[in-house]
Amino acid sequence: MVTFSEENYLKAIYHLSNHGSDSVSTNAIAKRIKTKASSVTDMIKKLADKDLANYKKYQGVELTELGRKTAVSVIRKHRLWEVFLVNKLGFSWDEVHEVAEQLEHIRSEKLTNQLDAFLEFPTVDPHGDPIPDRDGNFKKTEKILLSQANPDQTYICVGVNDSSTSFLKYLDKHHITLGTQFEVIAKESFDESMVIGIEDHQLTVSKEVANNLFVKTN
Amino acid sequence: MVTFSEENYLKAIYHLSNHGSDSVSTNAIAKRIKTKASSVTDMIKKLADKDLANYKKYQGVELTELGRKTAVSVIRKHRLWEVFLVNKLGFSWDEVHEVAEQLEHIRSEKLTNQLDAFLEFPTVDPHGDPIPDRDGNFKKTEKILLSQANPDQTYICVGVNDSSTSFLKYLDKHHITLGTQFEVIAKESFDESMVIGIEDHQLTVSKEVANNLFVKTN
DNA sequence: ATTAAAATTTAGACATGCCTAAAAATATAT
DNA sequence: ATATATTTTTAGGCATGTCTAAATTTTAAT
Repeated sequence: MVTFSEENYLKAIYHLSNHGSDSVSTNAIAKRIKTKASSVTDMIKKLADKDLANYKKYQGVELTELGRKTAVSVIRKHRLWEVFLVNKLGFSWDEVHEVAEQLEHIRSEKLTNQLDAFLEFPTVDPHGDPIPDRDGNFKKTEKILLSQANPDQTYICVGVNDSSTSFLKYLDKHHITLGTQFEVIAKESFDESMVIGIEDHQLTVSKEVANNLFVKTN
Repeated sequence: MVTFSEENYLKAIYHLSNHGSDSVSTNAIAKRIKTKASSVTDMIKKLADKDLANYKKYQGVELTELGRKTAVSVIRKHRLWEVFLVNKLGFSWDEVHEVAEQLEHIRSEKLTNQLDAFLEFPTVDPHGDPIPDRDGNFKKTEKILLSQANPDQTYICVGVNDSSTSFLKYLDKHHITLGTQFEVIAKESFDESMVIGIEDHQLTVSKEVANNLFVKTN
């Protein structure tokens, strides 16, 4: 039996370790989970006891295959619920995260798989992140950061990096949402701001914005 | 902040106290929650500290208005999720309870109310129990036990008393489900069994069954 | 009205998951 | 290479929610 808290740690380690392959530091986890390093050490030991992670003192943690699978399952649930909230219940982009954080811990294989079917097997969530299928297989995203995009090309917005409420509100204000098309017009090398053309108007975005918005080529 | 565990106790007390009006004994709660009496005593004190219940040593507990409201809110969520699971995800009658026990604790007013709207404001759950609206108001059920029903009258099945898996499976086997219409043909006073007519055939049900099936007059 | 039985509460323990403060190990700088 | 800073771990404590065993109160019986 994996507890809610353990699931949260597994998820954090997964995200910090580049899909579960690399080793992750105690401090990195503490920062992400907003907890203290000593608490992380405690939990890491429990994960190791349950064969969810490999741990050598002072050397960081690595997920085991079991830990990776468990993390992916939680991520699958999180993203499916996000799709449900947005597509079926009319939640907006910036409201889903907190609720999905709760729903991702509901334990029922049948629930997860029926929900998946009900949503018609979505492959990406409302932030553009891929949803693992029931076997844990991801479709790799070809998304890049807007800051990496080339001038004179057309892109589609597929997600955000930082999903803080303030950033999502910024996007809403400028009518940028999942699926919005735009063209990169120019990149200012001085401050790394970018000019993009959306529909009939132009918009200048700062490097902070460009580093937080994922796009894919059309 | 009310914890999951506290919510479970509030729900139990609510059900045992005839909608929150009467006082409930420690043992009754322990039996329902499948925990020990000493644990119940501990929890009751916490509920009293939070003004969710009134408690006098050795005299049982009573919900406060706040406690009653909180319990009703949990029950509302439980029953809405049951409707969702059956109507949208194709769960059967006997599979929903365990999952709904988890989902009822998800904290989001918006989620609950949007789900309610998505389900088109259902007034009863798949077991025939009424669903409180967002203000906590119930529509009183006029359901009675089959054992109380009169011969030569037509009834509709609206719920079950005992929702154990074995009983629900029995009903499935005999094609009795929510909304099934039938006529009471006879009641045998010797063993209190009843003969009912469903569609084109007759079925004899024992007193145990008749005491577990809720019906309403057509 | 006593006594026996049942219900309830208290006392003390344990697991989980978090914390602070101090110690130990590792990394960095000169 | 040695001192300093940073990271990580340990030690000990706290809240939640559970338990067992013992003490207390209430209820039922004679």
